[in-house]
Parts: sequence; structure tokens; C-alpha cells
Amino acid sequence: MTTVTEKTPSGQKPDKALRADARRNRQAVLAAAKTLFADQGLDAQMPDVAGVAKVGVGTVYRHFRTKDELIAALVAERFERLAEKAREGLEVKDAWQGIAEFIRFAAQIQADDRGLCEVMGSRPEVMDAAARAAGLPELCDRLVKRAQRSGQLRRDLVWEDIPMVACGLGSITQAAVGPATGRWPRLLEIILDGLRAPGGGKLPRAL
Amino acid sequence: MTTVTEKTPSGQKPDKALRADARRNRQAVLAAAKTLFADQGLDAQMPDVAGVAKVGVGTVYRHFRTKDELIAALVAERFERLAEKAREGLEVKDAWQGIAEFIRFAAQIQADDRGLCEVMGSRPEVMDAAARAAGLPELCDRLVKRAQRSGQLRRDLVWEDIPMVACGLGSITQAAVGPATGRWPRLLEIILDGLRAPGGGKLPRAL
DNA sequence: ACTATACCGGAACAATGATTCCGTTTGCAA
DNA sequence: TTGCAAACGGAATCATTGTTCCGGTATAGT
Repeated sequence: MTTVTEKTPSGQKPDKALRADARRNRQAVLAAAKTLFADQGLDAQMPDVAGVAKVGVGTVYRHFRTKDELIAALVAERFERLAEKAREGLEVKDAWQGIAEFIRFAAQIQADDRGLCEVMGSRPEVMDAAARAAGLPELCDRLVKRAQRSGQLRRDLVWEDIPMVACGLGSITQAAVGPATGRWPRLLEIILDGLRAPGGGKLPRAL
Repeated sequence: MTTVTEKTPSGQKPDKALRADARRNRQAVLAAAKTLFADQGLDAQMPDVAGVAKVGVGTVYRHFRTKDELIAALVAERFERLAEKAREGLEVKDAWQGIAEFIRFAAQIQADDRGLCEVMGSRPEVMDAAARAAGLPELCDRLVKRAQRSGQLRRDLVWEDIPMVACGLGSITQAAVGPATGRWPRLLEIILDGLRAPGGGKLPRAL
């Protein structure tokens, strides 16, 4: 069962033990997929991915067994970045700043990636898995608790609310109905405003 | 060109001039589609719709030329209800109550309908068209202006923000990650809280 | 009852797009 | 250099689903 030469078509970080051209192609595919899914959404097609990567479809499939697996890889990468940002947030002096920055980042990441938003909307399981893998539940929990301890975040929030808010922000960024494009950052601030602890906190509500 | 006997396969309200069984079947199809799309999302299949409606596929297609047309019909119906609610909101004594109720309703409608959320997420044009047809831009504008006049709603909101907020709430309701199901109403209240005019308004922020 | 016709059912068709297959090419270790 | 396993390309295949077609059936006016 568990041979040393185990097949790892898409495994975690097996950049080793790959022939030079293979490694290069894999990167090309990932890059192509990233931009294609980002601006065409989830129904960008595999042949197109291959095309943009200057590679045959077969090659795409050698690196990622299915379209879903490719998407999952992309999602994982995003969540990795998110988790990183969360850790940074925990370092920031001001606890509120820490969590607020994290949420802003999450919104931005989605504003830039239609595909990500669609996964969020139509495949919660995938997101959930990726989030768990990146350790986000734990990180969110810490961000929340810390900001609450400092009295700047509403007492009634729990970490599970963070993904929801992030998700909502994601679709807000995409929902730019015609003339409203670019207004989402303001809504983001309004929501953050709502998350702040009533009364408490360093920054008074009225600015 | 414009004959009196014009074909109206799916027209507005041609419930008249339809044979009894046809009218009945049309209703059945709509009902089936409503529930199927509501809980399976947009990729519920036409044959299934027919099946649930106890009707042949052909019949579905006689009433709705394409799947998109069927979806559009469903969406239109929802927006009709939404518009109605908006008009009610304009009648409510308290302007804030009026708009808040409207937004709550919009959130609920989406919480109950996965398909609607997906249309929102992946086909803004359809939504836009339906909203326009139902006169929602105008209605939202009035709701917003009225609540602002009474000093209860943030001055910097414009009607275009309402669809965005509604959209965001929609995906929040769907994003129930496992144990968080049912928490969305609280988030809704938090957001409404953020929309209230700072300082002003009848209800003081601290409860 | 009778017929013209509006409607129905569902098998068959077509299009779209993911995935497989296999002959050819390339990297690299000996 | 040479040998060969690792990779490649992309035409061909398969699966899924929306949509069409047409022989049969129900409705409503006479």
C-alpha cells in the first residue's frame, strides 16, 4: 500500500523528484489556471487552461487528476496566503487593526478572483476543507478572542462568523451592478463598523 | 409581424387563452422548478423538473423556450414579491423600520433559495434586468432617501448599495459552514446596525 | 358524439466539455 | 553517447444535459 514511490499526482509539495520540464510545466499550468479562473470564473475550460499554459491537455491531467483537483489546488494556495495574513494580524499591536486588516484582505482577495467567489458560493465543502487544512478556524478564533479581550470587538461574535462575513463581502465585491463598481470598499468599512464593540474600543464610533 | 394571435410561449400573464390542461401544467412546471432550483441550485436538470411536475420534457419546453427563460420567470416572480415588500416598506410609519424590514425580507428570500443566490452570483445581468423590470431601483431609492430624511440611515448610502448588501446577505445565508447554520440572522442585525446613521436615529446604538 | 386542433410524452439528437489513450519527445544517469 | 523511464501533445472518446421531433391524447366547440 504505502510504497515509497507512491504516486503523487498533485500531492502537497512534491516539487522534488520531478523532472525539470515537469516542474516547469506544472508551474505554467497553475499560473494559467489562476488567471483564467480568476477572471472567467469556474467554467473556464481545461483545454483553455492548457492552451494558455502552452501545454497539451494531457499534461494538465498528469499534474491534476481532475478539474476539481486543479481548482482545489488553487483554492488551497489562496487559503495559505490568507492564513499567513491571519498570523500577521495576530502580531499587529492593536487587536482591532489585526482582525480588521485580515478581513479587508479577505475581501480584496475575492474581489480579484471571480473563481474563488464561485467556489465559495457553490461548493462550501471545498472551502471548508481548504480552510481547515490551512488552520484557519484556529487562527480566526484567536483573532476574534484577542480583539474581544481588548474590548474592541462585539462580544457576541464567534469565529464561525468570520468566514460568513468574508463570504458575504466576496459576493458584494462581485455584485458591482453597473455604475456601482468600486463602491464595495465603503460597504466593507460600514460592516467593520458594525462589528466593533458598541461603546467600547479605542476608536470612538463617531469619528 | 404583430399578429393578434402572436405566439406567447412564456409571455407575461397569458393565463388566458390557454386550454385548461395547459394552464394546469404550466403551474405544475413552475412549482416544480421553484422547489428544485431552490434546493439544488441552478444545475437542477430540465428532465428532473419535468419529472417532478409529472409532465414530459416537451411540455416544459412548450411553456419555456429554454432553461434560461424558465429561470428568468422564477427570478421575475421573486422580484415581484420583493418589489411588493418594498412598497409596503414605504408605507410603514417609521422609515428605518421600513427599509430594515425590506432588507430582512431580501435576506430571507435568499436563505430559502439556493438557485436565486446562484443567479445573483453568476449572472448579474439577469438579476439586473429583473430588478429593473420590477421597478426596484426606483423603490430602493425612495426607501433610502426616506430613511435618510428621517435621520436614521447613513447619509453616504445610495440605492445602488442596497442590491450589493442584499447580495452579500444572500451568500452569508448560504455560507452556513457546518455548525454555524442559523447564525445568519444575527449577522444581518449587525450589518443593519452598521447602516444606521451614526449618533442620529430614534433607537440609540447602545441598547 | 364528432372533429379540428391545441397539447402532451418521452425517445432520440446534438452540443459542450471533461478525460483518456497512445505514439512521440525529452531529461538525465551511466 | 546511449538507453529508457518520465513527460509530452492533442486527436479521439465518453458523459452529461439541454433541446427537438413527432406519433398519440385530451379539450372544447358544434
